[in-house]
Amino acid sequence: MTGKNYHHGDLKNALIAAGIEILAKEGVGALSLRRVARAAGVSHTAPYAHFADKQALIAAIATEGHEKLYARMSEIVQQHRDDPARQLLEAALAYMEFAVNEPDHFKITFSGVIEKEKDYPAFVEVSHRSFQLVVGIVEACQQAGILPAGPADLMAVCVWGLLHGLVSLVLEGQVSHTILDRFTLQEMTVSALNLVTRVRIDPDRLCCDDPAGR
Amino acid sequence: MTGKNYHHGDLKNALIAAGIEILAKEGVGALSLRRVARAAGVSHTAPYAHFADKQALIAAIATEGHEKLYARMSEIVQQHRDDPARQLLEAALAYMEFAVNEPDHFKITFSGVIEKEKDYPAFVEVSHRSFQLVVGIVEACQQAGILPAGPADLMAVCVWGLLHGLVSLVLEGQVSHTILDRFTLQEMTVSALNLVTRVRIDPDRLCCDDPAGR
DNA sequence: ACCTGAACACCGTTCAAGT
DNA sequence: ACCTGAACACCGTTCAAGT
Repeated sequence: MTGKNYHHGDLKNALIAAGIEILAKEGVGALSLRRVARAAGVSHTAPYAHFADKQALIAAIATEGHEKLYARMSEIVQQHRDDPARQLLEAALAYMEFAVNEPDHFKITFSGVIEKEKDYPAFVEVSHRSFQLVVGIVEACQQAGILPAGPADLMAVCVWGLLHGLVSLVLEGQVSHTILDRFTLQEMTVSALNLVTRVRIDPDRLCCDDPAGR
Repeated sequence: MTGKNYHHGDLKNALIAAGIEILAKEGVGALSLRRVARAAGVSHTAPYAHFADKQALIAAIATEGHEKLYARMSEIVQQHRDDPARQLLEAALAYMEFAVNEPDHFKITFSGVIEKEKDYPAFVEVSHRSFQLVVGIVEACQQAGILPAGPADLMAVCVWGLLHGLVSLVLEGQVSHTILDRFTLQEMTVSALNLVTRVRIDPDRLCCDDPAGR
């Protein structure tokens, strides 16, 4: 019915999907407006009917990435209703999985929308929503004595930063192979969370750390 | 004497310097081989006499960034010979300062050299040297009971990741202004290190954390 | 509203040629 | 060895025009 043209208002989403696919198949270096238009079967100026410029398409792709992560994380919070340590671990692993499975989409999601001049309200909205979810997990962990007391939002930024930096260094090839060969990303994640929490997190079992232990 | 041409073997360094200056003044988006050549006063093909391609120039700029950071950090280690907590804090702040003062050079340094095919031995060498310095600080902190026991290299990656992620999120505009207005980057850094260490780090004074404290 | 084609100023890279 | 100029295939973006 629709054939090869998009006179139905779905070109916008088709362009976003094409962009994400290009990121997956050819990487961030291959993401151009012209390339995306070609993949969607329209002329190279057609995207300008739906996006002000390349930045705007990138913002839409980044928004999609944030949305995906939010969906996954809120699912996790639901599943482990009164087990904040497990929420923290699972959410962390979900973050890492996104990064490892779709590295270029992940990169664009967290470092593609900077140009301070422009606002992308949809992006800012999901981004805030996601962050509040993390703040909620942190607060629950604080109440359970798993994380130390203190401003929950500041602590959430630190925990998020910890995971973000860890996986970014791995994706960017900054972590040497003598380390990558000995430890999986999951082991690094658990180790990082163990640095931060007062409870030794173990994927299967959670046991209290000796409070006087050295 | 030298005039406007570089028949003296210093065009290579002139190009690197020009690139760093462009990063500082116009940002990573303005860094092109042609632009760098123009800034150095040579034709747009001259750089190919010294760099195989754009990636190679970026690698050289990244190497320069790593070198700078290494110099600063080893200075810090010298200055605080038997105060590992202070070494950790000062090195962390030096990392953050580099990121904040030269954000685009920082970004290129840690995310510009990925293409797996090619090797940039000079980059790998400084990168390793820098990392070993951090491992040394971590080991000293472990012996002083400031960081928990465990593989020092793994822990170094986690601490490095913590700082890297924190400052990256801030640089990329991912941390909301409701947080940035209340906390400085230095406060976030100290807070992050406090999450990780067993000693409360204070820029001026260092006092032991109550080992039984909750 | 939604899309096209020509046009412009920019890229990275190659190549034959000049000193 | 070191540099130049023309050339090619790609960009992002604009604009007049078509339905």
